[in-house]
Amino acid sequence: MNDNHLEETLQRHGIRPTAVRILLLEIMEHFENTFSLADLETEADTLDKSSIFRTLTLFAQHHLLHVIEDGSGATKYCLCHNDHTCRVEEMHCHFHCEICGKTFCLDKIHVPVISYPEGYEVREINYLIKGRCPACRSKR
Amino acid sequence: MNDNHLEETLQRHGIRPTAVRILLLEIMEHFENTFSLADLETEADTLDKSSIFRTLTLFAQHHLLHVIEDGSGATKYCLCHNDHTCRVEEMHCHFHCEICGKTFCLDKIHVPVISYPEGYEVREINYLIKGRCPACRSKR
DNA sequence: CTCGTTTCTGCAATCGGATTGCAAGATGGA
DNA sequence: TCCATCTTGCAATCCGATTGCAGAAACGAG
Repeated sequence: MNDNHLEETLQRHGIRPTAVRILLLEIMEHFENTFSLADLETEADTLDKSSIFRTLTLFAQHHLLHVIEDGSGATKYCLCHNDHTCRVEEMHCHFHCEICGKTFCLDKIHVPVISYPEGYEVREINYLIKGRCPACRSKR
Repeated sequence: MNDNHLEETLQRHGIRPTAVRILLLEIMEHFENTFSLADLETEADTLDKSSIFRTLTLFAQHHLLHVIEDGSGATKYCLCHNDHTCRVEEMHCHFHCEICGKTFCLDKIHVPVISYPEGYEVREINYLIKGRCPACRSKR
C-alpha cells in the first residue's frame, strides 16, 4: 500500500493528483464511517478549510465521494467504492444515530428501488435511516 | 372549512391553538408541495422568523409536520397526514429537483422497508430522490 | 374581575457551516 | 526558461438556524 495507489485512484477518476489531494484521500481511507469537513480539518491541520472544501467538492463531482445529508447540520461524506459511475442500483443506505451524531455506511444494504412516478428523471437516491446505533442503545 | 378544523387539528396533536399557530397551519395547508421557513415568512409577513421557527419545531415534535432535508441548504417541511404517530410504514418518499430546487411529496409512494442490520433502532427513514422534475425536463 | 404564574411572541444578536474573491504559489507545456 | 493555467491559503462573507431576553397574551385560582 504505497502512495501510488492513491495517485492512481485520483487519475482513474480524472483528478489531477496534487499533494493536498493525495494527503486528503489517504486520510479519508482511514475513516471507518462517514466524515465531515470538520473531521478532515482535525486530521489535516496544516490544510486550510477552503482547500478541503474545494477538494471535497471536486471528489464528489468526479464520483470519488458520496455526499450524505443527515440533517445534523454538517454534510457528511464517504468514499465511493463503485468504479466510475454511481448507478442507482449501486447506492447504499446510511444510518444516522440521533444520540452520538455519527453516520454509518450500511455498505451491504443497497437502496431499494421503487417504481418512480412518471416524468421524473432520477439521478440519485438518498436512503437515510435515523435512530439509535448499537453503541448508544447499550448505554443507559 | 371554518377555522374550527384548524384548532381541532392542533388540539388533536396536543398543541395549544394560539392565533399564530392557527394562521401558520392555515398557510401550510395551502402549499401544494413542501415548504421552507422562508416560504412561510413570505406568506405570513406579519410574523417574525423566530416565531415561525419555533412553531415549526413544535409542530414537528408533535408529528404534525414531516421534516425533509433535501440538501438544498434550507430545511423543508410538509404536513403529515397520518394521525398521531408516523410509523415507518406510513412514511412517503420525496423528490428534489436539482434544477428548480423544489421538493415534492410523493404521497402515494411509501418508503420501501429493508431488512435493517442487527442492533440498530429505527425511528425514522428519509427516502429522497434527486433529479429533474417533469416541468424542468420539458424545458430545454 | 383581578392578580400571579406560565406560555408565547417579536426583536435583536449570535452561531456555525458553507462558500467565495483574491493574490501568491505550484504545475505543466512550449 | 517562460508563460498560461491550475491550486492553495487567507480572510471575508453569506445565509439559514438558533437563542436570550423582555414585553404581551393566555390561563387558573380566588
